[in-house]
Amino acid sequence: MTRPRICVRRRHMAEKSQSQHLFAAVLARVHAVCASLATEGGWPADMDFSRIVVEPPRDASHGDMATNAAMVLAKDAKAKPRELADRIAERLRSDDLIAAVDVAGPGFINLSLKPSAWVEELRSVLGEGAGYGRSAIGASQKVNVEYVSANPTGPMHVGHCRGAVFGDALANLLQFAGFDVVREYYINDAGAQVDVLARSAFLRYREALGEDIGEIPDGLYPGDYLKPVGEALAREHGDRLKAMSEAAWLPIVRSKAIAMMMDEIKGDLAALNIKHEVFFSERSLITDGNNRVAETIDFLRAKGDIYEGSLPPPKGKPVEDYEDRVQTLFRATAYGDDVDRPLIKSDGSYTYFASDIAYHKNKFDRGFRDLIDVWGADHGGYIKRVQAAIKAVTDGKAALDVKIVQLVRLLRNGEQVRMSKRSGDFVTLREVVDEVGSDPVRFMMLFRKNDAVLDFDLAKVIEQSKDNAVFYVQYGHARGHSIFRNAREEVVPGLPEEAAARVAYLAKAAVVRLTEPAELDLLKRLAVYPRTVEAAATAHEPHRIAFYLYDLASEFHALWTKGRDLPHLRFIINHDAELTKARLAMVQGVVSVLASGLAILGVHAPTEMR
RNA sequence: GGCCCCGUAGCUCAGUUGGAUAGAGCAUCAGCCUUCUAAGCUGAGGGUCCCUGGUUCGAAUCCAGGCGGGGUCGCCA
Repeated sequence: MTRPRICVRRRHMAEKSQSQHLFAAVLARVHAVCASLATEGGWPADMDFSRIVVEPPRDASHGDMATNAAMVLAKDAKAKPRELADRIAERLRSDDLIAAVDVAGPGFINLSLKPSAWVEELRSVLGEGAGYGRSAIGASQKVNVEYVSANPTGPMHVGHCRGAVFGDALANLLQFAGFDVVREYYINDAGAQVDVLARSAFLRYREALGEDIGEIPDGLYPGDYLKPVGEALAREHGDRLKAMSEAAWLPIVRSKAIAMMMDEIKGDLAALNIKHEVFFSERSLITDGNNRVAETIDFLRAKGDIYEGSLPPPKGKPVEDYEDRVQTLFRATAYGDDVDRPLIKSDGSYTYFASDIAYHKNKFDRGFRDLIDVWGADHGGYIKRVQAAIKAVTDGKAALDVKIVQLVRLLRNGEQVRMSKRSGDFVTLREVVDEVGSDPVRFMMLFRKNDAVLDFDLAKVIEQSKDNAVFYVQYGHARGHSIFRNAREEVVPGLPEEAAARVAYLAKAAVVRLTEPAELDLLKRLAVYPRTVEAAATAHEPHRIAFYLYDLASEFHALWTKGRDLPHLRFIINHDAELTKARLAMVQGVVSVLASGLAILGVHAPTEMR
C-alpha cells in the first residue's frame, strides 16, 4: 500500500519537529554536517538525505545512537563508506550533545551522548507534561478513520471488539502525531438485511400487542434484543401498523429498529470508551435529496470505467444457480483489481460495492485524502476492488489504507469459549466487557499486531501478576504514585498531590544528580517515546505503543527492585532530599509517559491498585 | 485453480519500514531474595528467522518460485 508522499511538505515538517526530541535533534546535526561536507566536496545537488536515520542501535554496547549516513551517501559522494564515516565523525565530535563518536562495521557512526543530554531530555518531559511525545508529522492533514461499522441488526458481539479497539487507538495515535482525525462509522442501513430486521421487529411488535407469534421463522433474527423494539412500536403506534400493508409499515418499523439498534451499539461502544464523531448512513446516499450512487456511476461512466458485459463464472466451488448475464460492471482491472465488479444486482438495486464507491467518493469530497478503513479478516478479498474504485473516483489523489484485524479466539483458562448453536445467542461485546472490564480488553487487543490472530483469555487478563501485561503496565503507573505518597511522608513533605503542580515542583529538581547507569538507561528509554509515537503513527500500528509501554514499565520495575539489594539506588533517600527530588523527577517522567501512552491506547492509568 | 494474510527459541510473540553477534515473556536449569506497594531478582542453556534463488556495501525484512497453515472467490453486507 503506497501512501501519498508529499516530499516538500514532509521535509519542512521534519525540520520543524527537529527540536522536539533528542533523536530528531541529533539527526538535524548529522544533516547539518553532511550539508556542509556536500558544499565543500561538491556533491551532487540533488543528493537524497532522506534515507539518513538516527536510531538506537540494537546492541547497547555500540553507544546511544547510530547513524547510517556514511553508508547511505557513500555512492553519490563517490567515497568509501568508512572514509566518509570518519569525516562525518570528526565533525560530530565537537558537538555539545555528544561525548564520543566512533566508526564501526561497514561504516556505522556510533554516538554516545553526554549524560547531560539525557537529563535535559527529562526536563523536556517534565516541561511538556502530557504533551511530551506529541508530534507535528501529521501536519494537521485530515485523516478519516472508519471502524466498527457493524450492521445495525443487533448488539455488537465479541468479533467486533478488536476492530473497534484497534480503530479507536489508531485514531488516538494519529491525533497525537498531529493529524486532523475524524472517527467515522458507516451504518449499513440500506441492504436487504435491514428489511429482515424490520420484519423481525414487526413480529415482536405483534407479540407486544399480545399475539402469540410462536417460533421465529428461519431467515428472521430470533434474538430477544428485538423485544424492546416491538414494545416501543406498540407504545407509539398502538395497533395501527397491523392494519397497514407491509410496504406501508416496513419503512416505519425499519427506521425505528435501526435507531434503537444504533443506540444499543453506541452504548456498547461507550462501555469500551469509544466514541465516533460521524455516523454516516448508507441509505442517505440515495435518499438525501440526490442519488449519489447514481451520480458516482455516471461520473465513472463518463471516464469510461463502466461498461455492460458479462463475467466469467467464479472459480472455486461452483455456484448453484449460476446464470450468465450481462450486467453493469466497473472496470476494476484497469486499476489493479483481478476482475471487473458488478454494480447493479439482477433486481435492479445497487450492489453493496456500488454504494461503497459512492461513500468513499463522499469522503474524498469532504476533503479527506488520507483514508483508513478497519475491517475484519473475512473482508480481505474486498480490499483491491475498493482501492481500485478510489483510485478511479479520485484520480489517484486519495489513498486508502485498509487495516485488517485478524480473528480473536475467546478462551477461559485455556479452553475455547464456544458460542451456542442456537442462533441469536452469541457472546456479546457487552458480556465480555462486563466480565473483565474495558482496560484489559483494550490493552490485550492492542498487545499484538493487527494482522496476527489473537488468543484472548477471560481468566488470565484479570490476573494481577507479572504474566498479565495490562496489570504490569498499569501497576507501573500506580507504583510511581505510591512512591510519591511515601516520599511526601518521609522526605519531601512539600510534594504536591495534584499532577500539574507536582510536575512543576519536580521540574525544578537537581536532575544532574541522576548519574547511576541504571537511571540513565531509564531516561534513555523515556527519550525514545516521541520516536516510537512517530514510527507507530506512520506505520498505522498502535501495537508499538503497547509494546513500548511494556518495556518501559519493565525497566522501571526492575530499577525499583534493585533498590531492595542496593539501598543507594532507592528512589527515596532519607538523608538526601535533593537526590530524592531528582529521582522523583525521573519517576514523574516515567509516570507521565506511561499515562500518555495509556491514553493513546484508551486504557486508564490508575494511581493505586486496590 | 486465482487473490490476500501468516510462517522467527519447546510455547506465546516482538523485531525501530534494509543495519552490526536476531530479542522479550513463559517453560527448563543454577544461584540469590522476603521489599520505598503487593509483579520476586540475577544469570545460563536454547535458532536452518519454512525452503531455494535473486537484488546490494548489508536481507528475518525487498523481489521471484516453491512448501505448510488460514481467509476469500458474480447478483451477501
